[in-house]
Amino acid sequence: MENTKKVVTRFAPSPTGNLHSGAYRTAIFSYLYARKHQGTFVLRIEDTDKERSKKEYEDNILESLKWLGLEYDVFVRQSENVGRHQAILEKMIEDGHAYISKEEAKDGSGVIKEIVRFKNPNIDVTFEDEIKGKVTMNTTDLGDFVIAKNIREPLFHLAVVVDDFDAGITHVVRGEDHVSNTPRQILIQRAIGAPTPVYAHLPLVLGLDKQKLSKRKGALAVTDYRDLGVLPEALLNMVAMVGWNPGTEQELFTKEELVQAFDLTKVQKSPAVFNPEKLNWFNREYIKKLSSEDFWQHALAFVPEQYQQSGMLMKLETLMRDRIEKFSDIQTMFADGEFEYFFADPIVVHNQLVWKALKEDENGLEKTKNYLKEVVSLLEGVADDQWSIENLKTALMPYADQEGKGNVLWPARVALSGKDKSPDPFELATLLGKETALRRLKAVV
RNA sequence: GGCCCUAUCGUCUAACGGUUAGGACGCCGGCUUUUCAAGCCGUUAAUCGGGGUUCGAUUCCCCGUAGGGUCACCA
Repeated sequence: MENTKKVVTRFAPSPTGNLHSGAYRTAIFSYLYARKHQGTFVLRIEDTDKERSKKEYEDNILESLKWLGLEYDVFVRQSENVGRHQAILEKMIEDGHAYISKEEAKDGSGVIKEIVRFKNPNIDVTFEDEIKGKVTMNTTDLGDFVIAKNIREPLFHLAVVVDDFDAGITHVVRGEDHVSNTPRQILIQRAIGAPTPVYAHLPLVLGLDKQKLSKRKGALAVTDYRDLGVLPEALLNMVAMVGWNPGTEQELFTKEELVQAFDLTKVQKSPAVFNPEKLNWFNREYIKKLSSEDFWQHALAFVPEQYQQSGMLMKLETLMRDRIEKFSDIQTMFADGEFEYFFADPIVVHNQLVWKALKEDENGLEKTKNYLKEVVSLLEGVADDQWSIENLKTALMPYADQEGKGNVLWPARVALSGKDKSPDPFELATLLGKETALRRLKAVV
């Protein structure tokens, strides 16, 4: 009976900040589990804290889930259920499971309020956790904990239990920080006749400093990664592998493959450090797979406006693909002048032209000039329609081998780029075109 | 401090009690017909400590130690 029940999971963030830290990992695991079992994935915005909840954060959560590809089947705001909460509260009071307590407000204002407390039976509560195994806690020191600010304003524990009950949640996947909340929620379930769902408490995600990720520590929101030019499939893949692994050596997973492979019981029990380097690696892997069209769709936003229409830009695709780990790197590279020489002739410093082996030679500059002259004449011999990397190599390499590759190739490359570091001269000359390449070479000579 | 959880390379991790403790990222080195990037190959690197149980513990038990979570009229 229990086994045949349809799986319903939920992700229940409070809209008090952007979706970040380990929170989206919880969303991912909840989602994967639901999909894996052909179940339902519920998104519930827990907005009962009116002071801290903000619409913009709710928007950010929605945006983030959409970007990651975590589509939900049911959407609900907790605030819509206050009627239900109140009804349950009244029933609990009637049944003696809760009572109204007149107490002075904790804010020191001296106001007497009618808060609702749960009548704690003070017993041991044991629950089975999919990840942690059996957990037992004594609830005595919890006292008669507060479950509502007043009959109309339910608090977290009451709201969660009632909403999970009403939504038919079968599996509660949430962060480890909720483990100690579980016994009191089970107590409430028993009081209102709700079944206890299966729990799966995920170990925390830590930063490089081994501390819990937090906004203050610079933990990035999902939308921050998006804005940095990280691909959603890369983030999804990366985060899914933090604290979980399929037990095989496969690392690259599509969302569908993750759904197939996912298994709560293989989730790690100990906290895991989120390693940004590994995310970069994932992102590079996914950038490699992008079609040319998709590549530019992501890349263009990071190209300075004056170059966006340039015919040269499109030729730089492979170069960029090999050199970036996230798309915003393109912006940085332009800012650092790493692509400038593709769009304008560089200023070449003569000393820079001399290969290191000739630096000590007093005739080094003169020799280099002669090498370049020969390069020019060899390249002029390559027909316009034969101007390709392969043909340029064929034309130049015998001479370079004869005179010393560095002696010839280094100055040729510097003449074309004006840089100590750049792609090789064959690739450069090909990208620049015969006319531009020869113009630059001659200018230097 | 009480309660709860955890402990394998720097990081993410694999290993039905028997493996030269495996893989990945990073680092480092080499090769890729000049530099850089990419690519390929390779090296370095771990079972927290102490007791048990066992013919044999990374694996099971206990104690320490360390780390984390939580103890709201937040969620």
